[in-house]
Amino acid sequence: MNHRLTARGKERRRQLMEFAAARFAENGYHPTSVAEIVQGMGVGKGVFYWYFSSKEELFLEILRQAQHELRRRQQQAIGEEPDPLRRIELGIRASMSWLAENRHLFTLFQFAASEERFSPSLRRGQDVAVDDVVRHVKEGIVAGRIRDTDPLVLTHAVLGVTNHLARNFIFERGEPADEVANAAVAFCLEGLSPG
Amino acid sequence: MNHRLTARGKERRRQLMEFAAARFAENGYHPTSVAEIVQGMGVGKGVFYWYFSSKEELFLEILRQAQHELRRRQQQAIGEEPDPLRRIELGIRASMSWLAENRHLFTLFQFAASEERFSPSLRRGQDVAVDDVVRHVKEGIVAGRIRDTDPLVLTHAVLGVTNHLARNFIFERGEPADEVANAAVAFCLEGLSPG
DNA sequence: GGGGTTCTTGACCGAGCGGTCATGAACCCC
DNA sequence: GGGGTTCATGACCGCTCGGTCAAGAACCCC
Repeated sequence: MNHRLTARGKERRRQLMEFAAARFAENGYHPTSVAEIVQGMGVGKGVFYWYFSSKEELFLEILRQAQHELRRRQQQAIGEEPDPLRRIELGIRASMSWLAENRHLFTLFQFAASEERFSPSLRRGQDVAVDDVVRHVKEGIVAGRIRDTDPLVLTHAVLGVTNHLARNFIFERGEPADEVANAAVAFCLEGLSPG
Repeated sequence: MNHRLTARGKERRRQLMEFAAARFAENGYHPTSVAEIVQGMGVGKGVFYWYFSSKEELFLEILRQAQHELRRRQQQAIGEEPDPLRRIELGIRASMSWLAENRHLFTLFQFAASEERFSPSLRRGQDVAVDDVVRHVKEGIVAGRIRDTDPLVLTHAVLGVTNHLARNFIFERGEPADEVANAAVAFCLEGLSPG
């Protein structure tokens, strides 16, 4: 748990997290036992408790890291873009492509949101990403390019569209991420209204 | 399980479902044991297995009924309204107020979506509601009142906005359902764009 | 009030869980 | 090659879980 890890150790830990995340997403967190994880990795049980102090801690770690990666990807995509509306668009596109590549982690987000044990941790991470978007929205409002309403509301609306479309069209229908991203961007900009 | 139930029996069954739904939402489905449910109701374990053949069946039944209620509420709100855009709006408002009164059931929807055992059943119910909205959207497109894009995409975008705003503003911030509904409707109509 | 049906009890079961630990292998630096 | 650290084993523990069942209470209709 609180050990100094060698390069070998860190790699082992990473593999455990990756494998466990896949099992959790496929089978559910509770139905997936520690025994199942270590058997799947072909190691003894002690290995698990060498790297993690509990099953719960492992899950929280997976969550934390996934949120971190997603945010990095967003920031990387946005770069130095000056236009706030375009920043929002780039964020949506980055999220879509990350979600397409990591659908199993999205499932874990969903599970975490449904269990009080994990939802606070999820919230904390998501608030960071929300703040990013809120900043762009505020800028857009000041520039008169975005409707003058509560920026937090607009931000969550954008997130809602992005996540829901990702789930229904990328995950369940296997549509390409960039097409779904196009649709999400269009909806966020204009809603249902024609031109 | 497959018994003829008297009025008394049906009431008992209803109470069990209600109590279990509350516990599932608060504690999670897996962490809530059958023993905990029957103790909370002050009855013996046999009662549970008289009314339900398994914990899983109970959960599916709760899910089914919740989806049924939500849909009924939507259809009731829409009534005979002729304007398709207005029908969509009324649907959003009805969903918001139902969600505000049944946030625990929304939590169960979320959990169900995260576990493969339950998500098919959830999907089936949601597809019905989706079809309703798709019909309104198509009408709106024909009338030239809605952007001419894949109606299914537009529908899911509307659902995404509604659910996400409900969760973040009604559940987590306790804002009044009708105000959140206003925001959702506005976003769905115009998106981010000003006027 | 007899007899069939509906409902209730709670001790009990086998299985599986998360987590521990004594023991030792592998590795690394001197 | 000795000695400290890191990593690995898997039998084992206490416990709780979902589910069963023999027994009987409550209810209902004739």
